[in-house]
Amino acid sequence: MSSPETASRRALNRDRVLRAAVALADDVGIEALSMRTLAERLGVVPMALYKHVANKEQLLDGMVEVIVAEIEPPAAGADWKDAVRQRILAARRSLLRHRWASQVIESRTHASPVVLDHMESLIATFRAGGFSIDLTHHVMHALGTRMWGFTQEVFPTPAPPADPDARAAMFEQFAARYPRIIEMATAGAHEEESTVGGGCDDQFEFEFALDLLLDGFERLHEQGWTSFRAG
Amino acid sequence: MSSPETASRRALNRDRVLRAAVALADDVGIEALSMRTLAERLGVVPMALYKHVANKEQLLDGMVEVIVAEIEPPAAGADWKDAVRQRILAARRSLLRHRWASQVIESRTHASPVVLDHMESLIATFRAGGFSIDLTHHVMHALGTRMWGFTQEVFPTPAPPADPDARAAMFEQFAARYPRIIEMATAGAHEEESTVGGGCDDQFEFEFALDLLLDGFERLHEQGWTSFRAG
DNA sequence: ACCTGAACACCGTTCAAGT
DNA sequence: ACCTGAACACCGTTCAAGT
Repeated sequence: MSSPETASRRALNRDRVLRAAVALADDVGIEALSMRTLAERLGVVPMALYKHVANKEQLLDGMVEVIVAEIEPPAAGADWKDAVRQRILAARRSLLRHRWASQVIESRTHASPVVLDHMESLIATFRAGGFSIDLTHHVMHALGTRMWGFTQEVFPTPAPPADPDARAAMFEQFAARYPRIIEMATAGAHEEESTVGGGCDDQFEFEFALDLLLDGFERLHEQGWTSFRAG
Repeated sequence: MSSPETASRRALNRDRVLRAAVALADDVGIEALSMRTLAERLGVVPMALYKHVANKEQLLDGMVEVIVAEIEPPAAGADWKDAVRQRILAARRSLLRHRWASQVIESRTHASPVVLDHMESLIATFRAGGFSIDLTHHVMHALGTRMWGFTQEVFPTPAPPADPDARAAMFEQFAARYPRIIEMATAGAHEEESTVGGGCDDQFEFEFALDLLLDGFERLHEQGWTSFRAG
Protein backbone atom coordinates (compact mmCIF):
# COMPACT_ATOMS: atom_id res chain seq x y z
CA MET A 1 0.00 0.00 0.00
CA SER A 2 2.71 2.47 -0.88
CA SER A 3 0.31 4.30 -3.20
CA PRO A 4 -3.42 4.96 -2.90
CA GLU A 5 -3.84 4.65 -6.67
CA THR A 6 -6.19 2.02 -8.01
CA ALA A 7 -6.15 0.58 -11.52
CA SER A 8 -8.85 3.05 -12.51
CA ARG A 9 -6.64 5.99 -11.59
CA ARG A 10 -3.51 4.93 -13.46
CA ALA A 11 -2.58 5.78 -17.02
CA LEU A 12 -5.36 8.14 -17.97
CA ASN A 13 -5.19 8.73 -21.71
CA ARG A 14 -7.46 9.75 -24.58
CA ASP A 15 -8.54 6.21 -25.36
CA ARG A 16 -9.42 5.42 -21.75
CA VAL A 17 -11.35 8.70 -21.47
CA LEU A 18 -13.35 7.96 -24.65
CA ARG A 19 -14.16 4.38 -23.67
CA ALA A 20 -15.24 5.46 -20.21
CA ALA A 21 -17.45 8.14 -21.78
CA VAL A 22 -19.12 5.58 -24.08
CA ALA A 23 -19.69 3.21 -21.16
CA LEU A 24 -21.07 6.01 -18.99
CA ALA A 25 -23.46 7.20 -21.72
CA ASP A 26 -24.61 3.58 -22.16
CA ASP A 27 -25.30 3.35 -18.42
CA VAL A 28 -26.85 6.68 -17.51
CA GLY A 29 -27.84 8.24 -20.84
CA ILE A 30 -26.23 10.99 -22.88
CA GLU A 31 -28.02 13.81 -21.03
CA ALA A 32 -26.43 12.68 -17.75
CA LEU A 33 -22.94 12.58 -19.25
CA SER A 34 -21.06 15.66 -18.10
CA MET A 35 -17.36 16.40 -17.80
CA ARG A 36 -17.94 16.21 -14.06
CA THR A 37 -19.77 12.86 -13.95
CA LEU A 38 -17.21 11.37 -16.35
CA ALA A 39 -14.33 12.61 -14.20
CA GLU A 40 -15.97 11.15 -11.12
CA ARG A 41 -16.31 7.74 -12.77
CA LEU A 42 -12.61 7.87 -13.67
CA GLY A 43 -11.71 8.81 -10.10
CA VAL A 44 -10.26 12.09 -11.25
CA VAL A 45 -10.97 15.80 -10.94
CA PRO A 46 -12.94 17.34 -13.89
CA MET A 47 -10.01 19.39 -15.15
CA ALA A 48 -7.83 16.29 -15.58
CA LEU A 49 -9.93 15.40 -18.66
CA TYR A 50 -8.88 18.56 -20.46
CA LYS A 51 -5.37 17.22 -20.92
CA HIS A 52 -6.82 14.51 -23.21
CA VAL A 53 -9.74 16.19 -24.95
CA ALA A 54 -9.85 19.89 -25.75
CA ASN A 55 -13.47 20.30 -24.68
CA LYS A 56 -16.81 18.50 -24.52
CA GLU A 57 -17.42 18.74 -28.27
CA GLN A 58 -14.14 16.90 -28.91
CA LEU A 59 -15.14 14.32 -26.33
CA LEU A 60 -18.36 13.68 -28.28
CA ASP A 61 -16.39 13.53 -31.57
CA GLY A 62 -14.17 10.87 -30.00
CA MET A 63 -17.14 8.88 -28.75
CA VAL A 64 -18.50 8.73 -32.31
CA GLU A 65 -15.10 7.53 -33.52
CA VAL A 66 -15.15 4.65 -31.02
CA ILE A 67 -18.57 3.51 -32.16
CA VAL A 68 -18.01 3.90 -35.89
CA ALA A 69 -14.77 1.93 -35.58
CA GLU A 70 -16.89 -1.01 -34.38
CA ILE A 71 -18.76 -1.30 -37.70
CA GLU A 72 -18.02 -4.66 -39.34
CA PRO A 73 -16.89 -4.34 -42.99
CA PRO A 74 -19.12 -6.14 -45.53
CA ALA A 75 -18.11 -9.50 -46.98
CA ALA A 76 -16.03 -9.22 -50.15
CA GLY A 77 -17.48 -10.17 -53.51
CA ALA A 78 -21.00 -8.85 -53.06
CA ASP A 79 -22.53 -6.69 -55.80
CA TRP A 80 -22.98 -2.97 -55.06
CA LYS A 81 -26.54 -3.31 -53.81
CA ASP A 82 -25.75 -6.09 -51.36
CA ALA A 83 -22.51 -4.44 -50.26
CA VAL A 84 -24.23 -1.12 -49.52
CA ARG A 85 -27.09 -2.88 -47.79
CA GLN A 86 -24.75 -4.98 -45.65
CA ARG A 87 -22.56 -2.04 -44.67
CA ILE A 88 -25.53 0.09 -43.67
CA LEU A 89 -27.12 -2.72 -41.67
CA ALA A 90 -23.75 -3.33 -39.97
CA ALA A 91 -23.63 0.36 -39.05
CA ARG A 92 -27.14 -0.03 -37.68
CA ARG A 93 -26.06 -2.92 -35.43
CA SER A 94 -23.19 -0.84 -34.03
CA LEU A 95 -25.38 2.18 -33.46
CA LEU A 96 -28.14 0.17 -31.81
CA ARG A 97 -25.71 -0.97 -29.14
CA HIS A 98 -25.53 2.67 -28.05
CA ARG A 99 -28.97 4.25 -28.03
CA TRP A 100 -27.63 7.80 -27.65
CA ALA A 101 -25.33 7.50 -30.69
CA SER A 102 -27.70 8.65 -33.45
CA GLN A 103 -28.41 11.89 -31.63
CA VAL A 104 -24.69 12.58 -31.14
CA ILE A 105 -23.83 11.75 -34.77
CA GLU A 106 -26.48 14.20 -35.98
CA SER A 107 -25.03 16.94 -33.81
CA ARG A 108 -21.44 16.64 -35.13
CA THR A 109 -20.14 19.51 -37.23
CA HIS A 110 -16.78 17.95 -38.14
CA ALA A 111 -16.08 14.51 -39.52
CA SER A 112 -13.41 12.32 -37.98
CA PRO A 113 -11.30 9.93 -40.11
CA VAL A 114 -13.37 6.84 -39.26
CA VAL A 115 -16.52 8.69 -40.31
CA LEU A 116 -14.93 9.69 -43.61
CA ASP A 117 -13.72 6.10 -44.10
CA HIS A 118 -17.30 4.86 -43.92
CA MET A 119 -18.44 7.43 -46.48
CA GLU A 120 -15.48 6.75 -48.75
CA SER A 121 -16.26 3.06 -48.65
CA LEU A 122 -19.93 3.56 -49.59
CA ILE A 123 -19.04 5.92 -52.44
CA ALA A 124 -16.40 3.48 -53.71
CA THR A 125 -19.00 0.71 -53.72
CA PHE A 126 -21.42 2.71 -55.86
CA ARG A 127 -18.61 3.71 -58.25
CA ALA A 128 -17.38 0.11 -58.52
CA GLY A 129 -20.97 -0.84 -59.38
CA GLY A 130 -20.79 1.49 -62.37
CA PHE A 131 -22.64 4.49 -60.89
CA SER A 132 -21.74 7.85 -62.42
CA ILE A 133 -20.19 10.45 -60.13
CA ASP A 134 -23.34 12.49 -60.57
CA LEU A 135 -25.74 9.74 -59.54
CA THR A 136 -23.46 8.65 -56.69
CA HIS A 137 -23.58 12.18 -55.33
CA HIS A 138 -27.36 12.39 -55.22
CA VAL A 139 -27.69 8.85 -53.95
CA MET A 140 -25.41 9.61 -51.01
CA HIS A 141 -27.53 12.65 -50.20
CA ALA A 142 -30.67 10.54 -50.43
CA LEU A 143 -29.24 8.12 -47.89
CA GLY A 144 -28.46 10.97 -45.50
CA THR A 145 -28.23 9.70 -41.94
CA ARG A 146 -29.56 6.36 -43.18
CA MET A 147 -25.95 5.58 -44.13
CA TRP A 148 -25.42 5.20 -40.37
CA GLY A 149 -28.27 2.74 -40.03
CA PHE A 150 -30.77 5.03 -38.41
CA THR A 151 -33.42 7.57 -39.20
CA GLN A 152 -35.42 9.55 -36.74
CA GLU A 153 -38.94 8.15 -36.45
CA VAL A 154 -41.59 10.76 -35.85
CA PHE A 155 -44.46 9.04 -34.12
CA PRO A 156 -44.55 10.72 -30.74
CA THR A 157 -47.47 9.82 -28.53
CA PRO A 158 -49.33 12.07 -26.11
CA ALA A 159 -48.77 11.00 -22.52
CA PRO A 160 -51.68 8.72 -21.48
CA PRO A 161 -53.31 9.61 -18.14
CA ALA A 162 -52.87 7.08 -15.34
CA ASP A 163 -56.60 6.97 -14.48
CA PRO A 164 -58.36 4.34 -16.70
CA ASP A 165 -61.54 6.40 -17.15
CA ALA A 166 -59.56 9.47 -18.12
CA ARG A 167 -57.51 7.34 -20.49
CA ALA A 168 -60.61 5.96 -22.16
CA ALA A 169 -62.08 9.45 -22.50
CA MET A 170 -58.85 10.74 -23.99
CA PHE A 171 -58.71 7.85 -26.44
CA GLU A 172 -62.26 8.58 -27.59
CA GLN A 173 -61.51 12.27 -28.04
CA PHE A 174 -58.32 11.37 -29.89
CA ALA A 175 -60.11 8.91 -32.17
CA ALA A 176 -62.69 11.54 -33.06
CA ARG A 177 -60.09 14.08 -34.12
CA TYR A 178 -57.47 11.69 -35.54
CA PRO A 179 -59.41 8.69 -36.96
CA ARG A 180 -56.72 7.84 -39.54
CA ILE A 181 -53.92 7.81 -37.01
CA ILE A 182 -55.94 5.52 -34.76
CA GLU A 183 -56.91 3.24 -37.64
CA MET A 184 -53.30 2.89 -38.70
CA ALA A 185 -51.89 2.52 -35.23
CA THR A 186 -54.35 -0.09 -34.06
CA ALA A 187 -54.22 -2.15 -37.26
CA GLY A 188 -50.58 -3.06 -36.77
CA ALA A 189 -50.50 -3.39 -33.00
CA HIS A 190 -51.33 -6.94 -31.95
CA GLU A 191 -50.42 -6.92 -28.28
CA GLU A 192 -50.34 -3.29 -27.14
CA GLU A 193 -53.47 -1.46 -28.29
CA SER A 194 -53.16 1.11 -25.51
CA THR A 195 -50.22 3.03 -26.92
CA VAL A 196 -50.68 4.78 -30.24
CA GLY A 197 -48.02 3.68 -32.67
CA GLY A 198 -46.75 1.03 -30.26
CA GLY A 199 -45.67 -2.35 -31.50
CA CYS A 200 -43.88 -1.13 -34.64
CA ASP A 201 -40.98 -3.23 -35.85
CA ASP A 202 -38.23 -0.64 -36.28
CA GLN A 203 -35.92 -3.03 -38.07
CA PHE A 204 -38.61 -3.89 -40.61
CA GLU A 205 -39.44 -0.22 -41.20
CA PHE A 206 -35.78 0.63 -41.63
CA GLU A 207 -35.21 -2.10 -44.21
CA PHE A 208 -38.47 -1.24 -45.98
CA ALA A 209 -37.33 2.32 -46.64
CA LEU A 210 -33.74 1.32 -47.34
CA ASP A 211 -34.79 -1.23 -49.96
CA LEU A 212 -37.20 1.22 -51.51
CA LEU A 213 -34.31 3.64 -51.97
CA LEU A 214 -31.88 0.97 -53.19
CA ASP A 215 -34.45 -0.24 -55.75
CA GLY A 216 -34.91 3.34 -56.87
CA PHE A 217 -31.14 3.80 -57.16
CA GLU A 218 -30.90 0.64 -59.25
CA ARG A 219 -33.64 1.80 -61.59
CA LEU A 220 -32.04 5.22 -62.15
CA HIS A 221 -28.65 3.59 -62.68
CA GLU A 222 -30.03 1.18 -65.28
CA GLN A 223 -31.72 4.07 -67.07
CA GLY A 224 -28.47 6.03 -67.20
CA TRP A 225 -30.08 8.88 -65.22
CA THR A 226 -28.28 12.23 -64.97
CA SER A 227 -29.31 15.35 -63.10
CA PHE A 228 -28.70 17.42 -66.23
CA ARG A 229 -31.54 15.67 -68.05
CA ALA A 230 -33.84 15.60 -65.05
CA GLY A 231 -33.04 18.83 -63.18
CA MET B 1 -46.21 58.46 -17.02
CA SER B 2 -48.37 57.04 -14.28
CA SER B 3 -46.92 53.58 -14.94
CA PRO B 4 -43.42 52.48 -15.96
CA GLU B 5 -44.83 49.62 -18.01
CA THR B 6 -44.04 49.54 -21.71
CA ALA B 7 -46.00 47.67 -24.36
CA SER B 8 -43.54 44.79 -24.08
CA ARG B 9 -44.30 44.36 -20.38
CA ARG B 10 -48.07 44.30 -20.61
CA ALA B 11 -50.31 41.28 -21.08
CA LEU B 12 -47.78 38.49 -20.89
CA ASN B 13 -49.48 35.28 -21.99
CA ARG B 14 -48.61 31.90 -23.47
CA ASP B 15 -48.89 33.08 -27.05
CA ARG B 16 -46.70 36.11 -26.51
CA VAL B 17 -44.12 33.95 -24.72
CA LEU B 18 -44.02 31.42 -27.58
CA ARG B 19 -43.77 34.04 -30.31
CA ALA B 20 -41.00 35.85 -28.46
CA ALA B 21 -39.17 32.52 -28.07
CA VAL B 22 -39.42 31.80 -31.81
CA ALA B 23 -38.18 35.30 -32.67
CA LEU B 24 -35.33 35.04 -30.17
CA ALA B 25 -34.23 31.64 -31.51
CA ASP B 26 -34.34 33.08 -35.05
CA ASP B 27 -32.12 35.97 -33.92
CA VAL B 28 -29.56 34.38 -31.65
CA GLY B 29 -29.82 30.64 -32.32
CA ILE B 30 -31.46 27.86 -30.34
CA GLU B 31 -28.39 27.22 -28.18
CA ALA B 32 -28.53 30.81 -26.89
CA LEU B 33 -32.23 30.56 -26.03
CA SER B 34 -32.56 30.14 -22.28
CA MET B 35 -35.38 30.86 -19.88
CA ARG B 36 -33.23 33.73 -18.67
CA THR B 37 -32.46 35.31 -22.07
CA LEU B 38 -36.11 34.94 -23.09
CA ALA B 39 -37.28 36.59 -19.87
CA GLU B 40 -34.84 39.44 -20.43
CA ARG B 41 -36.15 40.05 -23.95
CA LEU B 42 -39.69 40.17 -22.56
CA GLY B 43 -38.61 42.63 -19.86
CA VAL B 44 -39.55 40.20 -17.15
CA VAL B 45 -37.91 38.11 -14.45
CA PRO B 46 -37.18 34.43 -15.44
CA MET B 47 -39.74 33.00 -13.06
CA ALA B 48 -42.56 35.01 -14.66
CA LEU B 49 -42.40 32.61 -17.64
CA TYR B 50 -43.34 29.65 -15.50
CA LYS B 51 -46.88 30.94 -15.14
CA HIS B 52 -47.34 30.38 -18.90
CA VAL B 53 -45.22 27.32 -19.66
CA ALA B 54 -44.58 24.51 -17.20
CA ASN B 55 -40.90 24.21 -18.07
CA LYS B 56 -38.42 24.58 -20.91
CA GLU B 57 -39.54 21.36 -22.64
CA GLN B 58 -43.09 22.74 -22.85
CA LEU B 59 -41.70 25.99 -24.20
CA LEU B 60 -40.00 24.05 -27.01
CA ASP B 61 -43.21 22.08 -27.64
CA GLY B 62 -45.05 25.36 -28.01
CA MET B 63 -42.45 26.78 -30.38
CA VAL B 64 -42.93 23.75 -32.66
CA GLU B 65 -46.69 24.37 -32.56
CA VAL B 66 -46.23 27.95 -33.73
CA ILE B 67 -44.09 26.87 -36.69
CA VAL B 68 -46.17 23.87 -37.73
CA ALA B 69 -49.29 26.05 -37.64
CA GLU B 70 -47.68 28.16 -40.39
CA ILE B 71 -47.67 25.27 -42.91
CA GLU B 72 -49.89 26.12 -45.90
CA PRO B 73 -52.43 23.37 -46.70
CA PRO B 74 -52.14 21.88 -50.21
CA ALA B 75 -54.49 22.94 -52.98
CA ALA B 76 -57.66 20.83 -53.18
CA GLY B 77 -58.20 18.41 -56.03
CA ALA B 78 -54.66 17.10 -56.41
CA ASP B 79 -54.07 13.35 -56.59
CA TRP B 80 -52.43 11.66 -53.59
CA LYS B 81 -48.90 11.95 -54.95
CA ASP B 82 -49.13 15.65 -55.70
CA ALA B 83 -50.99 16.37 -52.46
CA VAL B 84 -48.35 14.59 -50.34
CA ARG B 85 -45.56 16.24 -52.26
CA GLN B 86 -47.11 19.70 -51.92
CA ARG B 87 -47.79 19.32 -48.22
CA ILE B 88 -44.27 18.14 -47.47
CA LEU B 89 -42.69 20.91 -49.54
CA ALA B 90 -44.95 23.43 -47.76
CA ALA B 91 -43.70 22.06 -44.43
CA ARG B 92 -40.17 22.48 -45.73
CA ARG B 93 -40.79 26.14 -46.53
CA SER B 94 -42.08 26.77 -43.00
CA LEU B 95 -39.20 24.92 -41.40
CA LEU B 96 -36.58 26.68 -43.51
CA ARG B 97 -37.72 30.03 -42.12
CA HIS B 98 -36.46 28.82 -38.74
CA ARG B 99 -33.15 27.06 -39.07
CA TRP B 100 -33.26 25.63 -35.53
CA ALA B 101 -36.67 24.02 -36.04
CA SER B 102 -35.62 20.61 -37.40
CA GLN B 103 -33.38 19.99 -34.42
CA VAL B 104 -36.16 20.89 -31.99
CA ILE B 105 -38.76 18.76 -33.81
CA GLU B 106 -36.45 15.75 -33.63
CA SER B 107 -36.01 16.22 -29.90
CA ARG B 108 -39.76 16.27 -29.09
CA THR B 109 -41.12 13.29 -27.16
CA HIS B 110 -44.78 14.32 -27.23
CA ALA B 111 -46.87 15.41 -30.19
CA SER B 112 -48.96 18.53 -29.99
CA PRO B 113 -52.34 18.79 -31.79
CA VAL B 114 -50.96 20.72 -34.77
CA VAL B 115 -48.28 18.06 -35.23
CA LEU B 116 -50.92 15.31 -35.15
CA ASP B 117 -53.06 17.29 -37.60
CA HIS B 118 -50.22 17.25 -40.12
CA MET B 119 -49.78 13.47 -39.75
CA GLU B 120 -53.52 12.85 -39.89
CA SER B 121 -53.73 14.85 -43.10
CA LEU B 122 -50.90 12.92 -44.77
CA ILE B 123 -52.38 9.57 -43.74
CA ALA B 124 -55.82 10.64 -44.98
CA THR B 125 -54.29 11.58 -48.34
CA PHE B 126 -52.71 8.15 -48.80
CA ARG B 127 -55.94 6.42 -47.77
CA ALA B 128 -58.02 8.59 -50.11
CA GLY B 129 -55.60 7.55 -52.87
CA GLY B 130 -56.55 3.94 -52.24
CA PHE B 131 -53.52 2.91 -50.13
CA SER B 132 -54.15 0.01 -47.75
CA ILE B 133 -53.78 0.67 -44.02
CA ASP B 134 -50.77 -1.63 -44.09
CA LEU B 135 -48.95 0.16 -46.89
CA THR B 136 -49.86 3.57 -45.47
CA HIS B 137 -48.28 2.56 -42.18
CA HIS B 138 -44.92 1.59 -43.72
CA VAL B 139 -44.97 4.53 -46.07
CA MET B 140 -45.37 6.96 -43.18
CA HIS B 141 -42.42 5.31 -41.44
CA ALA B 142 -40.37 5.56 -44.62
CA LEU B 143 -41.03 9.29 -44.75
CA GLY B 144 -39.91 9.70 -41.16
CA THR B 145 -38.78 13.26 -40.50
CA ARG B 146 -39.03 13.90 -44.23
CA MET B 147 -42.74 14.51 -43.60
CA TRP B 148 -41.57 17.79 -42.04
CA GLY B 149 -39.60 18.74 -45.12
CA PHE B 150 -36.16 18.09 -43.78
CA THR B 151 -33.62 15.36 -43.36
CA GLN B 152 -30.29 15.63 -41.68
CA GLU B 153 -27.52 15.80 -44.25
CA VAL B 154 -24.32 14.09 -43.17
CA PHE B 155 -21.52 15.72 -45.08
CA PRO B 156 -19.50 17.36 -42.37
CA THR B 157 -16.22 18.86 -43.48
CA PRO B 158 -12.98 19.03 -41.54
CA ALA B 159 -12.10 22.61 -40.60
CA PRO B 160 -9.70 23.98 -43.25
CA PRO B 161 -6.57 25.69 -41.89
CA ALA B 162 -6.30 29.45 -42.48
CA ASP B 163 -2.78 29.26 -43.91
CA PRO B 164 -2.93 28.59 -47.71
CA ASP B 165 0.11 26.26 -47.75
CA ALA B 166 -1.26 24.23 -44.86
CA ARG B 167 -4.62 24.10 -46.60
CA ALA B 168 -3.07 22.80 -49.82
CA ALA B 169 -1.10 20.17 -47.90
CA MET B 170 -4.22 19.08 -46.05
CA PHE B 171 -6.16 18.86 -49.29
CA GLU B 172 -3.48 16.65 -50.83
CA GLN B 173 -3.39 14.36 -47.79
CA PHE B 174 -7.18 14.22 -47.82
CA ALA B 175 -7.31 13.43 -51.53
CA ALA B 176 -4.85 10.57 -51.05
CA ARG B 177 -6.92 8.93 -48.34
CA TYR B 178 -10.41 9.81 -49.60
CA PRO B 179 -10.15 9.95 -53.40
CA ARG B 180 -13.82 9.09 -53.97
CA ILE B 181 -15.08 11.80 -51.63
CA ILE B 182 -12.90 14.37 -53.37
CA GLU B 183 -13.96 13.16 -56.81
CA MET B 184 -17.62 13.43 -55.89
CA ALA B 185 -17.33 16.73 -54.04
CA THR B 186 -15.33 18.51 -56.73
CA ALA B 187 -17.42 17.20 -59.64
CA GLY B 188 -20.54 19.03 -58.48
CA ALA B 189 -18.96 22.18 -57.11
CA HIS B 190 -18.62 24.83 -59.79
CA GLU B 191 -17.70 27.89 -57.79
CA GLU B 192 -16.31 26.73 -54.44
CA GLU B 193 -13.71 23.99 -54.90
CA SER B 194 -12.07 24.74 -51.57
CA THR B 195 -14.77 23.28 -49.32
CA VAL B 196 -15.49 19.59 -49.60
CA GLY B 197 -19.14 18.99 -50.34
CA GLY B 198 -19.78 22.71 -50.77
CA GLY B 199 -22.11 23.97 -53.43
CA CYS B 200 -24.78 21.27 -52.97
CA ASP B 201 -28.33 22.28 -53.79
CA ASP B 202 -30.23 21.13 -50.69
CA GLN B 203 -33.60 21.71 -52.27
CA PHE B 204 -32.70 19.55 -55.27
CA GLU B 205 -31.34 16.76 -53.04
CA PHE B 206 -34.45 16.86 -50.88
CA GLU B 207 -36.80 16.56 -53.85
CA PHE B 208 -34.62 13.88 -55.44
CA ALA B 209 -35.00 11.59 -52.43
CA LEU B 210 -38.64 12.52 -51.86
CA ASP B 211 -39.59 11.71 -55.45
CA LEU B 212 -37.62 8.46 -55.32
CA LEU B 213 -39.70 7.45 -52.31
CA LEU B 214 -43.00 8.65 -53.80
CA ASP B 215 -42.28 6.70 -57.01
CA GLY B 216 -41.51 3.64 -54.89
CA PHE B 217 -44.74 4.08 -52.95
CA GLU B 218 -46.68 4.35 -56.21
CA ARG B 219 -45.13 1.16 -57.58
CA LEU B 220 -45.90 -0.83 -54.42
CA HIS B 221 -49.43 0.53 -54.36
CA GLU B 222 -50.06 -0.44 -57.97
CA GLN B 223 -48.71 -3.92 -57.26
CA GLY B 224 -51.06 -4.34 -54.29
CA TRP B 225 -48.07 -4.84 -51.98
CA THR B 226 -48.65 -6.13 -48.45
CA SER B 227 -46.13 -6.72 -45.69
CA PHE B 228 -47.58 -10.21 -45.17
CA ARG B 229 -46.44 -11.34 -48.58
CA ALA B 230 -43.11 -9.51 -48.41
CA GLY B 231 -42.10 -9.75 -44.74
C1' DA C 1 4.00 16.15 -18.02
C1' DC C 2 0.15 15.56 -15.73
C1' DC C 3 -3.20 16.55 -12.18
C1' DT C 4 -5.56 19.79 -8.72
C1' DG C 5 -8.52 23.59 -6.40
C1' DA C 6 -10.79 27.51 -6.54
C1' DA C 7 -13.29 30.47 -9.15
C1' DC C 8 -16.26 32.46 -13.08
C1' DA C 9 -20.16 32.86 -15.73
C1' DC C 10 -23.62 30.48 -16.85
C1' DC C 11 -28.01 26.93 -16.59
C1' DG C 12 -33.28 25.24 -15.13
C1' DT C 13 -36.08 25.27 -11.38
C1' DT C 14 -37.77 25.47 -6.10
C1' DC C 15 -39.80 28.07 -2.67
C1' DA C 16 -41.70 31.68 -0.04
C1' DA C 17 -42.83 36.21 -0.49
C1' DG C 18 -44.69 40.29 -2.47
C1' DT C 19 -48.58 43.23 -5.00
C1' DA D 1 -53.77 36.17 -10.38
C1' DC D 2 -49.58 37.29 -11.62
C1' DC D 3 -44.87 38.61 -10.82
C1' DT D 4 -40.47 38.85 -7.87
C1' DG D 5 -35.96 37.71 -5.27
C1' DA D 6 -33.11 34.76 -3.36
C1' DA D 7 -31.42 30.39 -3.34
C1' DC D 8 -30.19 25.46 -4.86
C1' DA D 9 -27.98 22.21 -7.48
C1' DC D 10 -26.12 21.86 -11.39
C1' DC D 11 -23.13 23.06 -16.06
C1' DG D 12 -18.38 23.87 -19.14
C1' DT D 13 -14.24 26.07 -18.76
C1' DT D 14 -10.37 29.61 -17.08
C1' DC D 15 -6.44 30.26 -14.50
C1' DA D 16 -2.71 29.75 -11.42
C1' DA D 17 -0.80 26.49 -8.61
C1' DG D 18 0.89 22.10 -7.16
C1' DT D 19 3.80 17.48 -7.79
